[in-house]
Amino acid sequence: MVTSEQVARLAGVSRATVSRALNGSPRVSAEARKRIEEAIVSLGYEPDVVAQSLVRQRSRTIALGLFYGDQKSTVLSSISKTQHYFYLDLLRDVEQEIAAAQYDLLLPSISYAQKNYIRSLQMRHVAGTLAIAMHPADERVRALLEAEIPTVFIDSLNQGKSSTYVTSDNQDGARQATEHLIQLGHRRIVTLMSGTAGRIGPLRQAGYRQALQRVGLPIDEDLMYTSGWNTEEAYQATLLLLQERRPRDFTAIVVGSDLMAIGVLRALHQHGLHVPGDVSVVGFDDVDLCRYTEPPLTTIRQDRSAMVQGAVQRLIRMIESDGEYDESMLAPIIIPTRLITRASTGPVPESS
Amino acid sequence: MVTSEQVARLAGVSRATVSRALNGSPRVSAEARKRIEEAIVSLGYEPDVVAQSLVRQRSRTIALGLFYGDQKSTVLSSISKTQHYFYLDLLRDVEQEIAAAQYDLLLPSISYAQKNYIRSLQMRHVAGTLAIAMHPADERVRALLEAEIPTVFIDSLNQGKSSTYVTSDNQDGARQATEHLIQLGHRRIVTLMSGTAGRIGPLRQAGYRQALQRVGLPIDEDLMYTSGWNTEEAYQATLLLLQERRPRDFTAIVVGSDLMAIGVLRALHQHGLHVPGDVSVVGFDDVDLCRYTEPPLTTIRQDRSAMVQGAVQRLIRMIESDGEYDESMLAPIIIPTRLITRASTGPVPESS
DNA sequence: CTGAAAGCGCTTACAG
DNA sequence: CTGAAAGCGCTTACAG
Repeated sequence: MVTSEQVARLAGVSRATVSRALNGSPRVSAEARKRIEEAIVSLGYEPDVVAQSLVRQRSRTIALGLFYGDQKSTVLSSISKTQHYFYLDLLRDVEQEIAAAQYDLLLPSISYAQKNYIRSLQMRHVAGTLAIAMHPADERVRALLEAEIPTVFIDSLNQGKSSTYVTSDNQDGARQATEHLIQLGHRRIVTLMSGTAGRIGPLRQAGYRQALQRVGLPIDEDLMYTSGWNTEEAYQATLLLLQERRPRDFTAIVVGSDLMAIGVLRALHQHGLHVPGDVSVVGFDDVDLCRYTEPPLTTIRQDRSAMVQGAVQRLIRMIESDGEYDESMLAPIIIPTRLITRASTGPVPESS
Repeated sequence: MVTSEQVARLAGVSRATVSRALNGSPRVSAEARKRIEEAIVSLGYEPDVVAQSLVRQRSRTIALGLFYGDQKSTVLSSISKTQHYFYLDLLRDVEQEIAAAQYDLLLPSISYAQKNYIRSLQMRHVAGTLAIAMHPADERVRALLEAEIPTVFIDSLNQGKSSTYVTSDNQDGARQATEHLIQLGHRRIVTLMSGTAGRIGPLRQAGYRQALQRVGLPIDEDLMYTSGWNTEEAYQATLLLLQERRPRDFTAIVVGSDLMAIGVLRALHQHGLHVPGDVSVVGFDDVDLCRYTEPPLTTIRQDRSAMVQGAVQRLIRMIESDGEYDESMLAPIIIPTRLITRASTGPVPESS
């Protein structure tokens, strides 16, 4: 293996100088710098990042945390179930951004060992953590909120002494979805989303309420259904809804996520209901699958790129500020959402 | 930070002894071991893995490589496009298995820097690499095949001096799909898959041929269509197919992947064709989405867990054998596939 | 601007 | 069975 020692020898300087040149210190003469660079190229030298991490007491590695409630689950295991394709799309951006910033992304094997979670991260000398907490009260989330490790939560509203979050404007998104339906003439609008997990559901419910209130429509709590954030549960919940209510009693559904909407479409379809002829459906997220559902899904787009860019850039600022955070650095980042109109929404049925 | 020094002091031994106890050396007295263990617990000590990596010249980290052809793409960016949900499901298992073996999973930020790819991995002291090569001739794949880093390729047929692969029995899968259709009475069966990329497509085409030959059916090369491995291209290819041929000229399609099949279903649907009334469709992979397509998709299940378990266990054996491979260690692992019958296949239409 | 020296936290022959 | 010492490949005050 080529070490800095060999580079130093070839360039006729000490290892200290090589190190300085490598790290862009101004205290290196032009000639020395030049010789060192040549030596690096001719030897194909690349610094040993492990040694660097040890001496700097910090690696260029960002850990990914994904807390799904199930304490034993690893990061991706929480994510690649059908219901979480949205997060997957998000992870793609995460990796991209982190790579662009020259950090490695680490999926530590200790996600489940909550007790020593923080310590394990420390022993790996991770520079920071990017966390997605789908479950509100995971012990690891708590630990992270109190730890010194710079952390940005994506899509879950957690703030701590070294942590903050980025999220979509969930309330406004649901407001747009609902207003869109109101403009199409709908008055009896069902909403289907999780009423609890992670405070996201309630925010979206609030947006729904807000839209109705704005136009003076009554809020019928009975139209607010709940289910888990996945295709299957949404499917089941819709079957239930269809047992309880006859068509025309409602003409549209605002759904908590696109993948849930797929379950909704399936249930409607099974009952011989047409979308949007009988019932209009709006999703949330704008997963790329939306274009291939039958019919293609009107939805609220979350600007994933903006979320992730915001998260990663903030995280890196936090890391590089060495724990000296000013106010602005711990302020949450809220990303606007917008309506994408496709074929699953239409005018309210005539007869109603 | 708690170091081994402090543990040693508290236990009244030297750091060397602590290290031995930690690493399960037999050359530690029972009493010493006991005192050390107590000290570890009471101090909450955990070894510094970075320091360990440096001195051992090897970390407990496995790098993930995903080579998509596009040289600049990072690991997940290649994977989370719609067409690769299958790989995502696979990654879930990868992380799980690797975590179970107490290794961390690393997505290095250098995937695009092909030149120094190997060197970068070495400088990170990765123990091994798990690679998914969707593109046949990526430079990094070549480099990996010649490097000393233990590597297992998943789903791409590469063998090198320190590398081997695991894959499904692709040919047999396509054979099962085709035979299933033949048993339902189909005679004019279209196949739609990539004829080139990664040798997987051709293997599946071979399975298709094999099934026809077994029952003495003629092979009509004109029925063998090709497209990229994604929903959109499969959709387009099917539109083309429907321009060229009238229904009844073919009554079934064996598709290269489930996500492609979604595009196929959409195109058929758009032309007013019923599945399976007019055309039967079989996918490949058994992504969990299959249950929610309209109609639910008959497909060939790849046993992802078995693939990943095979890959990870082999990789770890390779790592722990320290470069001393016997024959069996570099032998490819082939995993059986099987037909999952759902609603997208049925008897050949009466009138044909 | 530069080098010698100390040190990051561990492991591992070596000697006892 | 145990400890003193060297060493993994870097960085960084310190002194010049």
